[in-house]
Amino acid sequence: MIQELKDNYGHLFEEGLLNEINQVGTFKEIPEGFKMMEIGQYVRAMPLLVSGAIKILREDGDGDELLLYFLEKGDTCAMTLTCCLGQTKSEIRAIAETDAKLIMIPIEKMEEWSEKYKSWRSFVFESYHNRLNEMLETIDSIAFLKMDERLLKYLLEKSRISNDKTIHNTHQQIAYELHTSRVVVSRLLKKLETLGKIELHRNSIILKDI
Amino acid sequence: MIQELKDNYGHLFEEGLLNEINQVGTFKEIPEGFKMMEIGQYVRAMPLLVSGAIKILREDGDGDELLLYFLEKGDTCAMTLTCCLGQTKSEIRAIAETDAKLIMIPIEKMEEWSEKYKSWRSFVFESYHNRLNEMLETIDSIAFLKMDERLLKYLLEKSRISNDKTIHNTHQQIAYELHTSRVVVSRLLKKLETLGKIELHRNSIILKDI
DNA sequence: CATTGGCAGTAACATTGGTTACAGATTTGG
DNA sequence: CCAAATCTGTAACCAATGTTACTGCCAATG
Repeated sequence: MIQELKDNYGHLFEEGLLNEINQVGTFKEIPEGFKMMEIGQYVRAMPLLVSGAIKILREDGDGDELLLYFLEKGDTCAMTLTCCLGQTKSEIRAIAETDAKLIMIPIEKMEEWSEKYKSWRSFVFESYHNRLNEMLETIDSIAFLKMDERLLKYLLEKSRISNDKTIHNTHQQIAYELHTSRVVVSRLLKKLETLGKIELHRNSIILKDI
Repeated sequence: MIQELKDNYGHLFEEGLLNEINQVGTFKEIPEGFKMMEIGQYVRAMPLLVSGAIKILREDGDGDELLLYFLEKGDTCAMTLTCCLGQTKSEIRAIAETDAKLIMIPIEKMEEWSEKYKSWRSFVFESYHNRLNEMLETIDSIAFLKMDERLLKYLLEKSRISNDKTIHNTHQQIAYELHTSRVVVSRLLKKLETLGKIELHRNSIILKDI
């Protein structure tokens, strides 16, 4: 494990902390689609993402979903942080967007390291900061953008995350994550294709000219 | 100052920390409508709210506003926290919703107290936690509710914050904060009045039967 | 290779919310 | 007290999005 830890967090954490993480952290590999966290569930450990991407989703009472943001390498789940500390239930769902590797930290260490290591405090604060900004981004999108702009933004983000010009998704899946209907997504995608921005295939969309 | 500090934070912070706050914090009273923070501005101090309410607003490039949430007594501004630590610009606007009193903490103390006082760490983490949850609430409203439900929720929140069944606002102001148009607000308010939920007057709305 | 199920395209329609325009009421300021 | 500004109500219309329904296409499977 020490190698992936060094590669991703070596520049962030001091030596002592890296050693502690190495000792108490457990390495974990999860496959694409794996549900890491469900709404209402309690959290027992804090994940440090070393590779891959995790999507964070919100759901209302009627089962309507909405994609909030993605976590990437070097990120941790701020929601989990607060859940750990407050012993509250998760407000969100987390699903592996790609295959991913992580290091799980037992929650008892959270408080201990916060006192002991400045770099840990900085990391935690920084994580919160990033997550709040991601949430603002999300709010901007929902509140200020039209569905076609949101869709395009979504496709670009998806492509960036997976480092692939081709997005492997059905229209229905996209509709869930944007909280709209399949028909609307099909309609707007067709318009984007007409504009030459994308190419549509069964189960996949290729980004062009962007 | 010591009295308002004790009343609001006495149960949260240990004695030593309270003393330090008392020494380095400066007391401040601000009137309703006072703009405490503008988008793009740098942050020099961290506010602890001891009375009143602050509204936090987001704006897009075209000047369209959106109310994110309110801060109340005992709260602090998590956005400010991250700005202090990261030395980044504010992403939001903060305006006093009512007359308010606060204690301003110089940002240098942030890191120092985070190391020294467990209760300070807890407070900061808790603040982040609360703010993330407020943001989730906001996202839920925008994403999952129709405008009439959002409007009603807004009125209730507004009433709760000011502890007053009467909301002193024009339809135009409400429209700004919900990011819609005056005509739409008037239309929906009229519907709510017909349903017997509110009573409309010039410059004010009275909540009934809720 | 025939059947089944999932996926995408499209039309027709309904609903929500945004826009424009104007009128009447009330307040404010000179 | 009069003129101007502000606030609200309302109608008519438009644009964006959501819904229903049906079609053909493709892929997997026995």
